[in-house]
Order: sequence, then structure tokens, then C-alpha cells
Amino acid sequence: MARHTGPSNGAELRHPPGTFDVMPAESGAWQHVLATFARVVSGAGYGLILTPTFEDIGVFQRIGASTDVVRKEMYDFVDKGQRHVALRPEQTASVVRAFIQHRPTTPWKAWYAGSQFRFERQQAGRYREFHQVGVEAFGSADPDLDVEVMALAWEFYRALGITRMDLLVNSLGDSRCRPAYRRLLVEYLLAHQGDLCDEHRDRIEDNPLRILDCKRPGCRSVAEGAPRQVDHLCDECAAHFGRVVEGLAALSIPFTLQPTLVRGLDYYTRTTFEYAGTGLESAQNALGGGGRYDGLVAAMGGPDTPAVGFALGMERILLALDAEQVALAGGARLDAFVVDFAGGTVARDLTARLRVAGFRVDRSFDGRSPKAQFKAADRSGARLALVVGPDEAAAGTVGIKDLQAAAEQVTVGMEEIVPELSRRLG
RNA sequence: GUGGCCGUAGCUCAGUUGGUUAGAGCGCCAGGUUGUGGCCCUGGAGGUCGGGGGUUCAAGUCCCCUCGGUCACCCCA
Repeated sequence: MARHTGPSNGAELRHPPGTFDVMPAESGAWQHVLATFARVVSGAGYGLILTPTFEDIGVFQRIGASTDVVRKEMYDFVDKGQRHVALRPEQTASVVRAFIQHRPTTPWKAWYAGSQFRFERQQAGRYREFHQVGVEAFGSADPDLDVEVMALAWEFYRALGITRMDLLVNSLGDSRCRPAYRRLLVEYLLAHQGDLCDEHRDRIEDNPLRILDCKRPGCRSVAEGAPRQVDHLCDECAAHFGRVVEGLAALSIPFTLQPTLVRGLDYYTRTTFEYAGTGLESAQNALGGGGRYDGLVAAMGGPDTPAVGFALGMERILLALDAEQVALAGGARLDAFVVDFAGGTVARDLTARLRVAGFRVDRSFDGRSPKAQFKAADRSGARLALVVGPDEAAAGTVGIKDLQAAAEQVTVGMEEIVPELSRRLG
């Protein structure tokens, strides 16, 4: 039986736990970030893809049964048609599903932006509904594509003004060399079992790579002496990784080799990377991450297709911008604000006419006092006030007052307004 | 799922060992200026003190429950 059926007694309506509203006063920053991302990735041949916000739960279960995302964070339910669906916890699986369903010719490069859902308790930089932008590139195993993807994220952060971050890079090997490494690692961990933290002591076989990422002191000291995947790559993976590292250096993108970087999703092969914000005070400091997933398309029933991509968290990006005190371009300003205290007819007609002509114009309603209307004009940030009192209305003229300069108010005929505005705002 | 902290006006907060009609700043509205914003002055509107129950002559204040927020663990964006 549903435990939560509505607002509790006397409670006001509010957004669900773990979600938030972005009000117009703050949405300018979101628009700026999204526009910047679209510019960077579309300029590299990536096309926008939109997929459903929810999918059959099977789509996401392919992410990996041992991941927390699937085990305990899925926001799923049975719908009225008895379908078991889930709000997407990430978008890579959805894009892969779309790739398999539509079979575009490769190489195929797509970018996305939108909401993700994971059912967890909220904290700084982490929400139940959160937002990501990302890219996915299918059909090439070329390490230079890994470098392209990492460079795009780098360029995007740089374009926004984020400087305090580390690019962490690792290689997880592939289906040939990872099993051997995994056996080596399990062997090592079993030998040091007593030093591991309580949670991981009995789960070595379960997900040994995860232990490398554990933050507890016991696991960490064991991890430091553990065999490293990068030292046990097969020839092909080693060559691939070598080319990736070489490419990053060639493009002057600073990075840190982090052999313990595992990441939360099981499908990664070879290259994995994460952009860690170093200016953030909150515990959640991953600005974004990604990697190569050469086996996922086939695992989901598609043709054997290598792929690489990343996802970047909007909320984390905004936190980083805030931490670095990056001033974002404010919201769009108005060109003019019509102040009409002669009945409102001129305001009605002139505002509409100017908007059709392409100007950004607003006005007051309810026949407020001149003082109140000028106050509203001032607050709107409009460059000019277009003043219509009884005198102007009778004469068929309009007063033009510059709200941001100490210039005299001038009067022009109604028909000269458009050219006059063009001249002043040009 | 577990734990810490916090819920008083639109926002940020004050409110004494429980004690009269619950306050401030900012914001909003109006007036000062019978047609002119920003600065200033005056006034006004706006509160089930998160909700429910209890103790008490008396509860914003104490107790219990509950809802919500926030941060952290886990994990990640």
C-alpha cells in the first residue's frame, strides 16, 4: 500500500524530495552552460539525440547487475499497462538502445542533455533528479577517438571558465587481459583480506575492482600495494592506452594517471576517465566521467560495435562555477519598457508593434502610477523607457528616456520610433 | 537505508529562567513629488512560529510523535 499519498496534513505543496526548481533568476546560468556545450560538441560533428525519459527496465539492467545504480538506485515502477519501466539513471544505455534500434551508419556521434533519476537521499551536488550533458561515439576503436572525447570535455570546461580540476585517466583492459588481471587481484586481496574494511572483506570475489576505489583506510593501504591493471594490459590494450596518453600530451591537456580509477559502471573497457573538481568543498567532486565501452552494444543485442563517451553533471558544473566565482552572462536584457499612463491603449499597440519588429519590449499593466511604472522599468533592466502620458498621446508622440545614462528625455513622433530605436540600440 | 544539524513574514534572521497585541533588516505596495526609476523619508500589507498531541494558570520557548529541509556515510553526476 502506498505510504505517501499526498501532502501530509496542513503541509503545503512542494517539489518532491531530491528535486528542485530552477527559477528564472537562476536559469540564465543553465542556459549559458547548455549553449556552451551545444556549441563545443556540435562543432565537432556530434548531433543532438533525444530519447525517452523512461525505458523498459531491461535497458538499464544491462548496465551491470553488480552496480549500485542497478541494485539499489533504480527509480522504477509498474505502469498502467503492466510494463516494468524505470526513469533513466543515465543516458548511455538509452543511446545504445536507440543505436541498436535505428542502426545508423558508423561512425555515429551523438550528444544529449537532460534529466537523470537515481533513487537516493540528497546531499550537496547529488539529487534524485539530476541533469547531465554528454556525448557518445560509436563504431571506432581508434584511441584518437578517446582523445577527441576527452578533449571535448576539457574544452567545454575551459570555455566555461572552470580551471580547478584534474583529469584522471586509467585503462581497465579488455575481455582478453582483464580476467587474468582480475585473478591476480583477487589472489592479492585474499592474501590481505584481514586488512580490508568490514564492507569489502567478504566481497572480494564479488567486485574486486571496486575495492581499489574504497575510501576507507584499510582498503586504501591494501589498494596501494595492489597489482595495477595498467601493468598487466595485453599488447593491444597497452598500445591503445599508450596512444591515448600520447594524444593528451600532444594536445597539451594535463592529466593524472590513476590506476585505481574504476568508475561505477561495469561496461567500461580500456580507457576510463574522470574530471574531478578540485575547487569543490562538497563531498561529491566528480564533475564528469566516461570511458570506452566496446562490449556494451553487443551485450545489449546489437552488432559488435566499439564506442566511447562521457557524461558531465550539470549541478556539479554549476557548483564548480560558483566555487571559482565565475560570473556568468546575466539574463537577456530588454531593449525598452513602455510606460503608458494615458489609458494603456498606446502601450498595448506599441508594445506589440515593436515586438513584431524584433525588439525586446515589456510594459506594466493595471494602469499603475508613473512612478510605479518607472520603477518597474528600472527593475526590468531595460535600456530605454518609452513614455506616453496624456500630452504624448494627444500629440501622437513618444518620449524616449535612457534609463542607464543621464541624458535628457527626447520626444519623437510615433512613426519615428522604430528607426530611432534601431539607431540607439544598433 | 543509517546518522548529525535545522524548521519563526517572500528572503536572511532575532525572540531573555515559559509571561501581555510575535519583531528587525532586505524585498513588496503606497505616499512624500496632481507626469518620471535608482538615493532618502513616512506609512502599509504580509505570520495556522512546519504539522499533531501533551505538560502548564500561561508554550515560538519544555516533552513525545510526525512531516520537511540540509549535510555526511554508501555510491556517483
